[in-house]
Amino acid sequence: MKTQPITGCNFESFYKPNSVFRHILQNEVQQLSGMAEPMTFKKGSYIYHEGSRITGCHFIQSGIVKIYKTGTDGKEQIIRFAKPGELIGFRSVFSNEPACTTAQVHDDTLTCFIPSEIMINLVKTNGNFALDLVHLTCKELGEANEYITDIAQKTVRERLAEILLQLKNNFGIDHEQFLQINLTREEMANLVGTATESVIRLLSEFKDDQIIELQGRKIKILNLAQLVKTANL
Amino acid sequence: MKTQPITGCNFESFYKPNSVFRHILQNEVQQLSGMAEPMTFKKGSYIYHEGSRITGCHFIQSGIVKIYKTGTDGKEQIIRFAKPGELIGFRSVFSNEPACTTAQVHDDTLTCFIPSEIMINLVKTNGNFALDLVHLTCKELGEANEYITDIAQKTVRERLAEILLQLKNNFGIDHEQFLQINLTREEMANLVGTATESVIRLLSEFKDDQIIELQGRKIKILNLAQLVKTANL
DNA sequence: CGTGGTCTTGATCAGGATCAACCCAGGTGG
DNA sequence: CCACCTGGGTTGATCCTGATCAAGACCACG
Repeated sequence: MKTQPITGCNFESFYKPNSVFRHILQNEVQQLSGMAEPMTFKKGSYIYHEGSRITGCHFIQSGIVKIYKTGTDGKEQIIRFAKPGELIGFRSVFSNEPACTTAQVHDDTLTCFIPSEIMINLVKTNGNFALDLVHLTCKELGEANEYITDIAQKTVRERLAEILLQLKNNFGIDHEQFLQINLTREEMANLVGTATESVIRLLSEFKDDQIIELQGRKIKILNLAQLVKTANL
Repeated sequence: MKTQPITGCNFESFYKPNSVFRHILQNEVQQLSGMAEPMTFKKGSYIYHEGSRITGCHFIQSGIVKIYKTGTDGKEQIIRFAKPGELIGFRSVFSNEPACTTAQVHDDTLTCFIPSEIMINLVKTNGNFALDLVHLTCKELGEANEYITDIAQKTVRERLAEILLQLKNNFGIDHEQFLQINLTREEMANLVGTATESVIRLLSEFKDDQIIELQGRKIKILNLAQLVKTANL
């Protein structure tokens, strides 16, 4: 006789204020608890690969996941870093296409895996959930359009400043005021859409201008106003 | 006593194979016909402006609409050209934010205007429609991510070639093989994300290389294979 | 210790942006 | 009817941002 797994998914996180799943009903959770399953991933491992068919979404419980595309020359373009409470992989599930991005674990991650059929069924039968999901995709679409404009029109300097602000907003700062997320210079470059050397040079310029402080990969924002001005929003 | 407008929206177009509205039910059309209204727009006029609140979506019946964002320095970044059968404005309706783009009429346009409440209600009550809408937004999201990668990593030459291919696929060619849509050089530049002069120079290079033929604004693709190669997909 | 990954700095190069003229066609109004 | 204007389109010259190449420095770790 098969025993229950000791821990299933933690459904409490589904009901947090900004969660896409906040309007899920009790009976739907029942259904979910039978089909959804917790999965753990080590830093550096892959949750899914660009071009592969995927069978469901992952709702991130803890950790950070890097979502990126690989350009024709093999260079990675980071689309975003996803954090707990965010849903990844849904784009491919609903557009019914192979994954258009790769999801790689940046910090050890725990997800709740939800099979495609469940997701699709939820959209069909729970209007409020459908609305929340449309809301989410539309918001991401707006951000993507914003980024297209930025990358097409702004200088690398402006974009780097903007990214630093975003990282602060999305991942917060620790007790010493350092950004919680730390990226390699190369990752910063792949997020900004520039060369590693350019990021290094600009970061040290920012440091010289007393806008930021650097301690290895850790970054502290010293002069927020100046950084905002540099970002030219 | 108020008379019926002579022509309401043409709902036949709602049921075409790739329409988001293809799963709308009979009774919902009844409801729609009371609330949706046909609107005509002249070339150059605006359907909505970036930053303004909008009260519904437009389902394009005929014409072409330019969707663009304005960068901090006032330069327009064209996101896409929308054609008959496409829905515009839904992003703002569902994300519940002001419009993040401007929609300007490129060729005289007829739309069917659908108020936000109707759209939201449809998502809530018609699961298949909700699914189609999510499908649509996810597809656009994938395209946006694709474009971010392109613009960050490819040369202007490659992007211009790619845009020409897209324009051919999306708007087709006329009996003389010219692209159906014709844009000013500046619009091409704002679509590719480069300067007008660069577009002009590259187009004449393409012409010298026998890849395309130019007749004013009209463009004919002579060597598709070479253009695909140039796009480096 | 050696070795591989990351970070840094300097030198050089090139893709494109910008600036400046000029052409051309199609209005418009005196 | 013509002078003028305006909005594209084109071409050439120049400049500059940022990519690329090359060489070390600085770890962290087996």
